Amino acid sequence: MSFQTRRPTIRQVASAAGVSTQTVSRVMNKRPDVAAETRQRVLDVIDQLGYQPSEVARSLIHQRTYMIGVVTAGLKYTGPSRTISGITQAAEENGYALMIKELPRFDVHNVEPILKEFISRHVDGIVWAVPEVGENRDWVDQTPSLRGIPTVFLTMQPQAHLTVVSMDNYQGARLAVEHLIAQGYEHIGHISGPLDWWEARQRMAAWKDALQAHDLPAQDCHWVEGNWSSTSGAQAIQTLFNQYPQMDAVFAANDQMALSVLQAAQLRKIAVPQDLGVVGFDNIAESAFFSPPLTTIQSNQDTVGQWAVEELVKIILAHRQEQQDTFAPKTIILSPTILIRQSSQRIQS
Amino acid sequence: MSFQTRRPTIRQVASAAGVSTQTVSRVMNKRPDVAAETRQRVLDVIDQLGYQPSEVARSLIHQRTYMIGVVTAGLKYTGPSRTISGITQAAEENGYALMIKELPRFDVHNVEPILKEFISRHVDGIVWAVPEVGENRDWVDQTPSLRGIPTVFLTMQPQAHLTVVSMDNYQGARLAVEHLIAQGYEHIGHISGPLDWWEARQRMAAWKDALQAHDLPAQDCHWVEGNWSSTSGAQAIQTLFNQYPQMDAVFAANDQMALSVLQAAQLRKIAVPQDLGVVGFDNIAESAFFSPPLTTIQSNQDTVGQWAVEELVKIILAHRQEQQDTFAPKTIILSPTILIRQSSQRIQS
DNA sequence: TGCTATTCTGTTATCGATAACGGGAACTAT
DNA sequence: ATAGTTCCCGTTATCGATAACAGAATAGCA
Repeated sequence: MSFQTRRPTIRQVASAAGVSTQTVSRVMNKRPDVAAETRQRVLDVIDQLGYQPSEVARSLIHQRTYMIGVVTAGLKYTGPSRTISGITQAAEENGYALMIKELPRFDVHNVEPILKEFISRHVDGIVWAVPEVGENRDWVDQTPSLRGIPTVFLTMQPQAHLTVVSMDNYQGARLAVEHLIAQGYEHIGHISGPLDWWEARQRMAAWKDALQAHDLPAQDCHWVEGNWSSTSGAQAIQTLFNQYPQMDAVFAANDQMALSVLQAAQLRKIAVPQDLGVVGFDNIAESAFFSPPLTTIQSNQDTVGQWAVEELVKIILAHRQEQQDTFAPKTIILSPTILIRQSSQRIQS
Repeated sequence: MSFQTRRPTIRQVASAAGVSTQTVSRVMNKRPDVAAETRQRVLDVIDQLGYQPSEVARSLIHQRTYMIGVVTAGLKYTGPSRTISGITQAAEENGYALMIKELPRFDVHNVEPILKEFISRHVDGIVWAVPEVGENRDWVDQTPSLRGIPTVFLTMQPQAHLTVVSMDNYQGARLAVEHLIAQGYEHIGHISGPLDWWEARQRMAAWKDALQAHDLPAQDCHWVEGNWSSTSGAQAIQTLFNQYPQMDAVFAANDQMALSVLQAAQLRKIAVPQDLGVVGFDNIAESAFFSPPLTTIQSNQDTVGQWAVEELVKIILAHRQEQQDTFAPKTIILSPTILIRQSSQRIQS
């Protein structure tokens, strides 16, 4: 393995088989206009030399790379990595390779370098898998750099002129709170995610709306803003206990923060679910093993990634056939489901 | 944005600026042999047209892509995604793009298609980030397909002729068990990972060795095999409680399984850490918020990814300069550290 | 037999960029 | 005044593959 010959090219195959490069090309592309005997001879040489056509050269002449550019952030968190997992699956199934860029933070404004790289690498399409945080979507309307490369955005406020795929955060949160209400809880506090996140705002809005729809209190002292981490959840629940003493349930905007609620309850000897109902969001793998097991919202991040790629591939194909019209931007919203576990089940059903 | 002109090529820039393509190329590559005036004229046109050289074409002529192929598996788990995160960072810093493939399972034998894709895409190097499981490394010695592409393997039994980067699983597990012993626990059970995993075997071996070094019991009925999941951990701890009644501590091979131990202890009203010490492995983000907070081993998976890329880049450079000799295969082992939290602290220090 | 179809294969140009070389103009040296 | 430099820029070939065209060989038919 230490001594390597350069990989064989179509030319070497051609001369070894005593044919032109064009004939080898025809064989590789399984075209019918090659005599059976010639084809076999070429195939033998290909096999013997281990010839592998260069996708780089093909990309150049075909003006397409079968490569999708993916932008993500926070891969060390469960959500983004599950999304990427869905993306890799769908890309594989559709015959596309992936080029992945991870932003150092969620809230990055200057995306020019990344777009330029994608453009110069000639990706066929882009999946923008960074959730909407703060102003990190402003570039979309200011940057013409995309040069018409098909793009799908994940997890953001739908916009008519963009293709967006997202999970229904509002609906999920609504399910969570309605469930608590159905269980007879009447003083339901909320630990939100950071409110510069679109998802956090959606979940929070659903909490407020659900309570108001049932004439239950939803005032400013009934919720606290966290930052998704268990640490922030621990602080938040302290604050909530203090400023909302009647509270008998908590809807936390993710499972990590819900975990802190469970821990705090245990320290204060508050019985869950009898004296405090708890619901989380995301269904991280561990949440079924919390004490007690956590009721949560299953958000299927991987499915979001899959749909994004499926849709992107359709757009790419339509784009190649100049059928942009038939593929107008579209918003795809996936519905989450609720997983009812012990932490919220006060009523035996 | 709906109407797009094809991206400008060097030829268009050249004719717009009234020079040859070669001159444009010289400007792009900041070569000195261009008159200041000409250079400026070309730069203006480049700016105006938004010209962006095609990396595809460059790759073809330079015979290098500045692209690293990464193979991973189980991205939805914390470990692999943290590794990828480290890889993306280091690749970015070194000016390399990443092409990522995710295997559908950990134990995949037939890697030919993936290698072929990498070869045809002409990646400059490969990071094999799939942990060693079962026979999933056998192909290495049987497949000549790599054609001398620089490759770094992560998380596997070191082999003299391969470059391997790994965390020291044995050392980490040893730290865990020695810590329990220092805390005065004397009947330390073990929930291992699946033993077709190299990492699981390493951690288990360290458990056994540590106990034996201190003349403590380490028999077959003192450990149970899990499969990393909390579910398997729950079953395992049941079995252990039954077959090892004197057990006063558990070393679980990862945090997810340790979580189940905490849960089981709570259900049985066994006090942690007084009556049962618990140590996990991996330091997942949630483990600091378990009840009680979990002592665990910090394994720095992202650092493993970073080192892999750093090393790979060096190999690639040496390879280009025909200096293979100076860059013999090397094994890099990173040391984990122990994070002592409440679940194992019987002695107040 | 001669002429058109059909089948198969080779030649040339091309994708977008760059290396290698060539050559003109201005300038210096002998 | 002629040769040698230096500076600047253009021409040609090339990377590896394929599309478009062309042409040779065989077959088919009157």
